[in-house]
This record gives sequence, structure tokens and C-alpha cells, in this order.
Amino acid sequence: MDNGKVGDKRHLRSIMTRQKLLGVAKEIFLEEGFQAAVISQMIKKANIGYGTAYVHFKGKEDLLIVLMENIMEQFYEIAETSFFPKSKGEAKHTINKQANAFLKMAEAERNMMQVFEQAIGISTVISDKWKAIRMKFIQRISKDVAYAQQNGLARAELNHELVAKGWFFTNEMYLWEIVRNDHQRSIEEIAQTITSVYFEGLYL
Amino acid sequence: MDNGKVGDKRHLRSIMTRQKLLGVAKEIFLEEGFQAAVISQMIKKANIGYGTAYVHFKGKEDLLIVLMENIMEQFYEIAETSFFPKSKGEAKHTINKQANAFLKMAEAERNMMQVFEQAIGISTVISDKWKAIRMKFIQRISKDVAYAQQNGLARAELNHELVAKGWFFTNEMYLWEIVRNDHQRSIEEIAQTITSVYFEGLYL
DNA sequence: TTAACTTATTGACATTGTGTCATATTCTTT
DNA sequence: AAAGAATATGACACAATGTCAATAAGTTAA
Repeated sequence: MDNGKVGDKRHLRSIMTRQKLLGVAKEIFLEEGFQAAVISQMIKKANIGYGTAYVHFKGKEDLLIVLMENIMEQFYEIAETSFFPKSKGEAKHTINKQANAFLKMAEAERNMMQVFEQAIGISTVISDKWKAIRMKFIQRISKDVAYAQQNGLARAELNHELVAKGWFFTNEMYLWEIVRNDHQRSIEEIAQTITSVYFEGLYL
Repeated sequence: MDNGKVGDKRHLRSIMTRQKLLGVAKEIFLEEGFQAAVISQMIKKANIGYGTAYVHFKGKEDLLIVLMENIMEQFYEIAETSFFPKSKGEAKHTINKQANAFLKMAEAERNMMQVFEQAIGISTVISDKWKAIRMKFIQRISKDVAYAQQNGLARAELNHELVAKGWFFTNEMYLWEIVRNDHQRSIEEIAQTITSVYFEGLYL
């Protein structure tokens, strides 16, 4: 008597249909990109009736959002680790580590992130999802900067939110560059360089 | 006997048709955004035959590119002013001024820039145009950084191209934030804050 | 076991938008 | 004024989307 109703055959089939479509959608998004991906193509490849797709998902956007959930989760995890450095050295080390982790995401999930980047430009819903992630990061960094300022580690005359945004923006743009595979240098070197400028510019 | 053929009536009418369409296109892009703007609507409002639009422009993209030419020109101008600072003070002042000018563009042309931002996400051609502008900026900044390093004004251990990109990225993201009218602080304060962190982080 | 009910699937259809092309119009040249 | 050239036109073919009434498949309960 499974509460999730998974025992019954009907519901099971429904789930399989959904999964089949999701799987094919991922393939096609990766092949074609968000823009060019076409729902009817997915439907055909998944071997389901046309209308069926719309029973399970509202449309292309909806499909991608589900496919992105995993990746977005990971971003939230990185964003959530705030830190309270006791020394300059500790701060620098942690900042560098976080920048590195952030940029590594781009590399690890490059293909889906490429699709995601396109989709951000096109779909309001998806763009909002990314904005939420961005906000999370900025808030966390902002808090970190304020903490460092209060403890005499960082230049107090700077507005911590503006600083936080500026720092995140550099990271984000490098993220997309890595996603596009446009970067010439290793992720480590990128992380180290931007961390160095940011750190020397902000910390005392 | 004007070489540009502007003397003849036929060609003149053609030009007027083109202008009429461009004018209407601008209106509609501003009202609807790039995504939602619809060519047939423009054609209707411009009171021209459907096919006529396609005689003058290849499509929506093409129309927007022409409308953006003026703005893109201005960006190139900002990007082109390289500088060779003799002192730390001069460098800081110039950097701040340039950041300011860049961000002011966002404000001055906010409406068309909003359309542009959307279009970058959607159209490859337009995205490429923006990439070219970005590259121009990065090259110029890169050169400036290298110069400052060679003259003992800036930390020489940093890769100048990575630094230049990071700095431009911060500027660019703030540009879009201002375009979206999402910024809380004045442009001057933003420019000053990011310049300060960048400057103290890079210069000796 | 079967009739009534619930859930899932289906594809034809209406809708919206695009770009093309043969044809018509307007102007220029000879 | 006839031939020729440049412009303009809208009907048409195409591509993709999302909806919905009809159907199929599975479950329940007498």
C-alpha cells in the first residue's frame, strides 16, 4: 500500500512515459541547444502521442527546468557555504577555494550549462531561476565581506554589497566563458588570478 | 548626377519605405522586446506590403542590428581610448572615468539596451556583435595592464589578460544590471567602488 | 466478472508566425 | 510610348505550438 501510488500499474506507466520523454529531451537539448530543440522532435523520438508531452510538461521550458534541477541544486550548495575567517591567510584560502569550486561546475556540467546559458537568454522562467542563484551567491558573499570588515580584515569604507556583486560578476562571467570553452588558461590559474586581485583590493 | 543614386524618385521611395519600417520596428521592439516583437505587426503598422519588409531586411535580427549600429559605435569609441598612465594617481583617475563612461551608456540607452540584451540571448549574429565589442574592450584593457606592469606601476606576477577580463566582466555585469534598472546605488558609487577594489588589487 | 469509474494517452485541429516568389506597379531610359 | 529596371505586393507553403474531445487502459467494488 505505497502512499506514493507507485504500486499501481497505471501510475507506473505514466512515470515511465515521463522518464522516456525526459531522457529524449536531454539528448535533443544537448544536440540542438535550447533554441533549436523542437518539442515535436522529442515526442517523435520518445514514441509517445503528441498531446502526451503536454500532459506531463507545460512545454520546452518546463522540460529543461526539470533537467536542470540537479545542477541548480549543486550551485545552491556552493552558495550556501558561508565562512568566518580568523585571519587574512584563511580568508584568501577559502575565497580561492570557493572560486575554484564555482568554476569547476562549469567544466563538469559544460554541456548542460551550454543549453542553460541559451535558455537564460530566451525564457523568463529560467532566467529567474538563475537570478535566484545569483542572488543567493551575492547575499552570501556580501555577508562574508561585511564580516571581514567588522573584524578589521577588510577595507571598511567600501559598500559591501557593491563589492560582493562585483566579485561575483567576475566569477560568473568566467563561468560562462568556461562553459563556452573559450578560456585559454586553466581553471586554477583563472581562480587564482581573480582571487588575488579581489583579495588584495579588498583585504587590508 | 549623384553617384549614390539618391536623385531618382524610385530609389528615394525605397529609402522612405526602409525608414518607415525602421521607425516602426524601433517602436515595436521597445514596446514588446526582441522576443515578442513580430515582423508582421511592424509591417502592418508601417503600412507596407508584407514581402516588402523582406526586400529591405533579412528578418527581425537584421532590423535590430541596423537599429543598434549607433549604440555599438559608441561602445567602440569608449573601448578605443587606451591610456598610458605616468603615475598611480593618473591611472586610478582614468580607470574610474572609463568605468563611469561605460556604465553611463547603460543608463543613456537603457531602453534599446534592454532589447539588445534579450537579442544577445536569442540571436547568434547579435551575440557575435556583442562578443566583438567585448573583445575590443578586453584587448584594450589588457594592453593598459601590460603597460602599467612594464612601468612598475602594477603587480607583474599576474597574467594581464586574465586580469583584464575579470575587470571587464565586473563592468559588463553592472552594465546589464543598470540596463535592467536593478541597481540600488548610483552609477558613480558603483564605478568608484569597483574601480577601488580593482585598482588596489592590481596596482602597487 | 463486469459495470462504473478514474487516470493516462492520443492525434486532429486551430492558431500564430515565418520567409519566398511569381506577379503587378511605378519609374526611367531610349 | 515601348522596353527595361527597380520596387512592392500578398497569396502561399511551411514549421511549430498548445488544446481538447475522444479513446484506451487500469482499478474498484458489488
